[in-house]
Amino acid sequence: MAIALIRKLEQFTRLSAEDKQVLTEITGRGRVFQPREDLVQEGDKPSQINVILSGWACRYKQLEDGRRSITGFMVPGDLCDQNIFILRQMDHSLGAITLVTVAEIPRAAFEELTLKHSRITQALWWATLVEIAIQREWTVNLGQRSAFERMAHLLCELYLRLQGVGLTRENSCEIPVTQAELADATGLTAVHVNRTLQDLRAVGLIALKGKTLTIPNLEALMQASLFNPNYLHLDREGRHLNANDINGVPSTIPGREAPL
Amino acid sequence: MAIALIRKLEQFTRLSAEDKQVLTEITGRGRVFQPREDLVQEGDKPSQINVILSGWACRYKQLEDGRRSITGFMVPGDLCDQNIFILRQMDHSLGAITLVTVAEIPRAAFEELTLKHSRITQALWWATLVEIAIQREWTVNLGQRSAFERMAHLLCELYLRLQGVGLTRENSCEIPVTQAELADATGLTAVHVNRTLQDLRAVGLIALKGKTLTIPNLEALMQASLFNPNYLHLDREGRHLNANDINGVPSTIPGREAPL
DNA sequence: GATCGGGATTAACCTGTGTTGCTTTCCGAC
DNA sequence: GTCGGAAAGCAACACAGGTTAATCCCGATC
Repeated sequence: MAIALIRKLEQFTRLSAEDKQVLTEITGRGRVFQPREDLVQEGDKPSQINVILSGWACRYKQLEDGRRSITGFMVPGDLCDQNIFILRQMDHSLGAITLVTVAEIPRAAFEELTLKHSRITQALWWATLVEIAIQREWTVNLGQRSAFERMAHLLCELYLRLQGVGLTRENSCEIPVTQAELADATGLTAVHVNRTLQDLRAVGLIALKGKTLTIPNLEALMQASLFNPNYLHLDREGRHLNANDINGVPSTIPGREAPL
Repeated sequence: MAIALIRKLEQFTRLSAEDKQVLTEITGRGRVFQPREDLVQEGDKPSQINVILSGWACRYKQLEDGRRSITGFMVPGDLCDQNIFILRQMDHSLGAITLVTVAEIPRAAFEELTLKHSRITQALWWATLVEIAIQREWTVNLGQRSAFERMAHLLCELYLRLQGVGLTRENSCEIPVTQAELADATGLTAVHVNRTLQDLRAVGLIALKGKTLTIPNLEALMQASLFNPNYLHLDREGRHLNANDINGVPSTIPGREAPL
């Protein structure tokens, strides 16, 4: 069950067999949430670290007048802020999008983990920094890109993140998200999300039937959205030594130069 | 010179005299940057932690076609991501807005600091979590709020952040930022920023002459922008015991309940 | 295989914000 | 004080994206 988490962290560094064992033990079997159920609600006192083992969730904030903003998607392997329990209360909610399995790691167990396993601690730091970088990129996305670029950019990001945890095959992946949810995440209306997806299909940048997204030419989609993958920080040291056997991620992701 | 940093961290926790001494020593005299000069550029290898001692800076990203997005403002006391040196290269730039004094803390010194001073480490974690929260709120701001609400919200945030480090007096503070920079930060055009500021003035929510912002009724400005201060996490434990002598921050910031 | 309901799609119309281009004000340098 | 450049302010017009509302589609349920 911890496979996605391990794959994710191994994008940053090689983990030892022991590290993997520890991660597997600490995530356990996981707790299940139904679609639309909240894992955590704004105002709650944070008491544990949540790790997505399977399914999709999102972070969201609701304004007083009902408007909702999805500030991020969480896919398998993602974990919510380490050390979040320093804060008195959550300033946003986490909601299940699909059926979701979540490992709930209690504060004490988490602190022991980081104390004893420096390699994992480093990797978790990397994950935290990448998450901040993603949040920044979303800010850019909403502030500067047109609807067309914005949707394309989001789809690029999701594809690469899923690829990182082994959830793509060929040029396809599953995006189990409604257009209304895409709207809340992109700051567009559901109607305009629909129009925009049609446009992306019309020019052949994506194929999307049901929840299956196919990207015939990732390079082209990246160009169309001014996508620069550097913010995902996938440039693991030593990656070139064994690019082909890691997570199925080819060593040729555009924009990633060969490590020094 | 470290006064802003100390004030900032003391919003979260009480620091000992020794803690303060250490912070003062580690930040030193600081290096000066001219307006528009970059402290760090996208692509650089991060090698140190930067702390703003005086003046304003911003994080920004530039798209290939020239569009620029300011993803955050940095005011005195703010520090860039701890542990950023885990990453191979910066995915964004830091630019000086005014004349800026910056403490550049080398990796080794920083690691020693966090190793030896757990109270400071906790406080730095708090600062990091708040920064993530601010970035999320900016996502909400750009995605959901109208130009009017957006500007109002940004001004609320900046006012409260400045208040936290003692840079407000009465109902006023300095916002040494051009309308073009506000545009890059809010995802609006400079022309529309101007219109929006006029609107805010017209309804009496703000007064703004030169770089001096006055907020006659903060409560009203917050309401107009659907501002919920919870994401700034100013609810320090024990704050009520001595609210009046800390940083000049009244204990009555709207939305902050009395500590348990 | 009829019904139901959530999501996707479409159309017609509207408005908030962008664009262009100009004028005015401010402020530091000389 | 005046000169020059940057920032602020302003007006007219254009369009990306919002709004409303109706219809279509399809899988789940009985």
